[in-house]
Amino acid sequence: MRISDAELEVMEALWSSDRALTATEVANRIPAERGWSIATVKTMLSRLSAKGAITYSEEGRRYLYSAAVARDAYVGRESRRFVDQLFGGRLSPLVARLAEEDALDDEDIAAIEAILKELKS
Amino acid sequence: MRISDAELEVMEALWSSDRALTATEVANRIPAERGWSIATVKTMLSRLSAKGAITYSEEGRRYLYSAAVARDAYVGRESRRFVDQLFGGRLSPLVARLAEEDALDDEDIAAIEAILKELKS
DNA sequence: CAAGACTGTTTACAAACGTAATCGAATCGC
DNA sequence: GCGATTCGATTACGTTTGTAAACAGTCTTG
Repeated sequence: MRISDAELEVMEALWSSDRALTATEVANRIPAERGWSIATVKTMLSRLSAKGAITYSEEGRRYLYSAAVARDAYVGRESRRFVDQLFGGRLSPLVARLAEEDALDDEDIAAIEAILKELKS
Repeated sequence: MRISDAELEVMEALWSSDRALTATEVANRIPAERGWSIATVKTMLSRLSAKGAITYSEEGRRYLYSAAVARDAYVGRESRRFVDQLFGGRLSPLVARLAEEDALDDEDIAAIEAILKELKS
């Protein structure tokens, strides 16, 4: 089950909420830069629902939408797919590439080292 | 300039070659699991050419295709986009996520540590 | 009760994608 | 020389994506 870029924006809105949201609430949480009309948000909600990525409960005449897949699970799947596709399943080349692009600051480096240290114990 | 999944397969064929390739040669380098007909490969070559991702030189009545963007450059861009989109531009959460999925083996961990050590110096 | 205001659903439509067949020109084998 | 083969170019066609308008119920409010 694949989630497109535009659909992901809607998922983020749902993931960032601690409760289920109505379509209008979702629309209000979409970054304004997207410049979406409410209709577009509704389309995304329908498609995501058809894909099984979200569910809804009826509250009167409205629906309350919530994510059906956890962000962690989705992000994990996509990460795996990504490193498989471009780095042969190895994370180190990705780290090397981003390091070369100066995409890592000291804080990030320290965080990664901490994770690795934890892993080895 | 975005390269689709299917197109990427063709790019990999070109990147993995030290010289320019004909359409047939590209087709032969596509993993058999894809089960592509030669026609499909030709379509990909046309589209990639239109996108400016590859170039060709005419050799008699045939074309010799080669990548116009380096793999490193492309992969760097996509990596950046990926961590921006799903991890707020930070690499550490990605490492954490893959670590939790046991997607890192000792060798990979050592390689990453080496890269980070190098970075800090 | 009638006129809006809101919902979700259906329909729209162009661009991108995945996969491929067809076509017209060039070339190669005989 | 001429048919078969081989190229790139053109055309095809269903699905997905991005973006949205139209529509049909249901509430609300005057």
